[in-house]
Amino acid sequence: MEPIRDRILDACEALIRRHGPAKVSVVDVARALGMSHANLYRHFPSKEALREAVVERWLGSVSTPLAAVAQQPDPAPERLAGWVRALAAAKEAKILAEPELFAAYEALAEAHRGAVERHLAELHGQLAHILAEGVAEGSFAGEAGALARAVLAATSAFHHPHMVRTAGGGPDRAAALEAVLALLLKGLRLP
Amino acid sequence: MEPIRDRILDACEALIRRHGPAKVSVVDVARALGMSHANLYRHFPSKEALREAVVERWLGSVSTPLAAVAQQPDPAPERLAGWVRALAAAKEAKILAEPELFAAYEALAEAHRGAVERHLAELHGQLAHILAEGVAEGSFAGEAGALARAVLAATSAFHHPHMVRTAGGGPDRAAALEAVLALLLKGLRLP
DNA sequence: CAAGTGACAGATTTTGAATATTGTCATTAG
DNA sequence: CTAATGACAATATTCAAAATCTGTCACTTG
Repeated sequence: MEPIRDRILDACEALIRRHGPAKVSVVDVARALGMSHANLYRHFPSKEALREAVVERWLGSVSTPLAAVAQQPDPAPERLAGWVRALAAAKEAKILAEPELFAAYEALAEAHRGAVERHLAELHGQLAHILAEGVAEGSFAGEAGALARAVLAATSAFHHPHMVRTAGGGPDRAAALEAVLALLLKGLRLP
Repeated sequence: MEPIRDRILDACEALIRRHGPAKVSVVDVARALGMSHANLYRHFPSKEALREAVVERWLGSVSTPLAAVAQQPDPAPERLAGWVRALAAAKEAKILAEPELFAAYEALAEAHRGAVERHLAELHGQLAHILAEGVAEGSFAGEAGALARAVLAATSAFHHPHMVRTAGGGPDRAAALEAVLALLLKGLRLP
């Protein structure tokens, strides 16, 4: 039997999937689990905390698979390109497949920056790891942490939730990402 | 006497400034001008068309001054950096001056993708002009149009309304723009 | 005592009838 | 013929009353 906390998150996520984030009340989640809503407050201090936990788990499903990409044995330049492509593809797929959950994430991101900041810090860490190895092996020039921030900023059009959602997919978009990646990879090489 | 079309736009913009875009009706605009609302429909086919015209004029106040920067006699690399800095500074200045008006325009712009597309096309044209001269004088390598799209995408964190508004200014932000610009300028040089 | 509950107060959301708005048109005024 | 208008139908928005929701607590249950 799954821990109660995870079963609550599962039920909440399923309801958000089906009815959209605005229509899901704590009472609904409790009813789906056959318990009183008061009991839910034994496991989460508030509705906001519950929703944030759902979002955090969902963000983890983006950043966790990326960690494997960041550890691959390729040379740093190819690894960096692969990592950015994987990040952009993951966000795009999530948004197209689960617009309701994504709306919940965006709404929470406005109110509570916490989950998002942790997610961004995780992404920055992975990217800095690739860049540090690139600097060590002589492919890149600069300070890995600063370069990671610059690469994240320069590719935000392809992974920032709001940008991905309003842009909508398409082949032009993939081509644009390749063009930006080509510029960045040339810019990262030693002078 | 200003043309009637401009006086209507002025009145509409003033009301949006004072009350926000959601609270401005066609009747309000007509009353501010001392005419019947029916007469407004002689000059604009719909309320949406009127609001789009307001947005378009506002976007023009960003892109028109930039045209001068794009024509300066500097070498292409410095001109490109100056142009991007000017674009980012213009957006940031507008948000600092009147954050709630900026939010109003962002909401309107989301609803009127057409006006935004034209604005982006104008910016793309200016940037492609700089890049084409850079290619001609041997500073840059590639096709100007494609490079312009890549540079716009890679700097969108610093000029896209939503990114500028949610990020909030600060010295870190200026440093981040410089880091991205440095990467891009190195990437644009001949291989 | 660990897990859970019903009842409750205060805040929020829904609902539907009253009001306002959009867009059209026949008509007026010059 | 042009600029403008009042009256109007259809749609959208407000607002207050009713319903629902969030979060707490004293209390049961095993």
